[in-house]
Amino acid sequence: MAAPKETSTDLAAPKTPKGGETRARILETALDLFRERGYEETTMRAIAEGAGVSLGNAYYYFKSKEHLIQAFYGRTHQEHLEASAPILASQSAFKARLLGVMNAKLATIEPYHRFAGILFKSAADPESPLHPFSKESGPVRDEATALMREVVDGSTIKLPDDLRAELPRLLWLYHMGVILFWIHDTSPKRQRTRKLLEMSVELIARGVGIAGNPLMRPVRRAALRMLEEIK
Amino acid sequence: MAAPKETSTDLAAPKTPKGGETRARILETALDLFRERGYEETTMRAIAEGAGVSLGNAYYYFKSKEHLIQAFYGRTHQEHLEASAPILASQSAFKARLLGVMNAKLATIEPYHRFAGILFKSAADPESPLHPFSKESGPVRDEATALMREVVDGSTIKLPDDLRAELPRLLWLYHMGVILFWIHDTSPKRQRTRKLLEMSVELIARGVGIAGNPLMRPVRRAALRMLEEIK
DNA sequence: ACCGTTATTTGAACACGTTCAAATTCTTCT
DNA sequence: AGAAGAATTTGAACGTGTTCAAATAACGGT
Repeated sequence: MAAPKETSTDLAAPKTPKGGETRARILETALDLFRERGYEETTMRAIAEGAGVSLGNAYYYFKSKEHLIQAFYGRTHQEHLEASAPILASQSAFKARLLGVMNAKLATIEPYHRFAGILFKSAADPESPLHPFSKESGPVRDEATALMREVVDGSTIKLPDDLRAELPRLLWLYHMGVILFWIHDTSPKRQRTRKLLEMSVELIARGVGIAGNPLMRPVRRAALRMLEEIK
Repeated sequence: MAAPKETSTDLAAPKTPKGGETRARILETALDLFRERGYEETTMRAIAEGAGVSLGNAYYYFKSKEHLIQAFYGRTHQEHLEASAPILASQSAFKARLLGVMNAKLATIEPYHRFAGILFKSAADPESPLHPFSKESGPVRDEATALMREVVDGSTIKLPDDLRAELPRLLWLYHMGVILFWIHDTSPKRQRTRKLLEMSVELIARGVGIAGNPLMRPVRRAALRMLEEIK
């Protein structure tokens, strides 16, 4: 397993072994507290104290409280990649691959359900470094899209080339939508999200099949042209 | 035109004429400042000062800074309703009605583009009173969905009943998506959003047509069943 | 081993959102 | 008109995220 290199999005990279340790300690403490108490309830002072550093020191490594979330983002993505690997290695059907990868995602983030809301809180704030389309989120977003490309291209599904090229981005969007739903899902064991996943993956598979039909070509072209427009 | 009754979502309803004036003054000042400087840059103290009241007084009428947004939400929705009326009265084609209503929406919120980001910032925070699925947003959401139902039912489009029943909710979701895009759109005159609107409305019309095809019945049923599941 | 430079760490300060008990004003009833 | 009660308004206080100048520690070259 490759060293779980932190994403490049965190601003103050430590330039000394000791600095690295301090930084890791802060992040670890923060994620623990977030998991236990939630985001709003966790104060920067508590994080600093828990990590055994001064308040200002925490800000030396993380530009803001939000940037701690960014780090969390990168970390769970890494875990998701690792959890997805066996599925992608063993499954060849598109539906199974997509379902497996999505389930892996939910399993990865489940421990953080209480505080995950905040992760997307800034999704629509163009000023925030956090929103999924921001430059700072770029690397993680690209990797996540690449994962979806792997889901598609590693499968046995037959697809017109234009759709094949664009589908990963669409699946990434879909995956964001599912997470949005998951955040609001308080049913036991996230049953509702599981149900949604099951049904939506089935629908996507069917929809993709239909979209591949030659009769659909004009519509498909129009849709893809629109996606091109807004990229 | 009915009195532009404020939505019921703001907690401290004034019980005296004078109270009503104060409340209105605060809201007016807040929206002005939001428009001029943006949300984060506007402080509650500045709002209070601008409205000529004390800081605590502002909190007597608005439970929090976020609740001022809720009020904004209700207000622009009212304006949108009014701007939509002539379109709904004059157009009968589904496409024209949808496009008209969506354009009206964008025109209504355009002055607030700078600060609208914040409006959706809490879209994914289940704790926030602001997110579109919250109880406090319920009334506005229902009214907006009703508007979409009016778009559909007042048009000449032919639709299977099951789809007709669900389509308004889908269009509401679509409308949220467009706004999300609009928030991030910094192109001159929001050209990119306009382009997206044009193309997406066209696609929706086509898609709805296709979905109505008898051959699509099984897929449509599956899709609607899923929507039922997650309602 | 020393010194300049760079990296890290500190603690105090600031501005902001929010709360609340107390003061004031308004309304209503007699 | 006056008193009791309700609605409104105030201002000070608290806790939070964030900033920053200054102090300390680590490093690299000589």
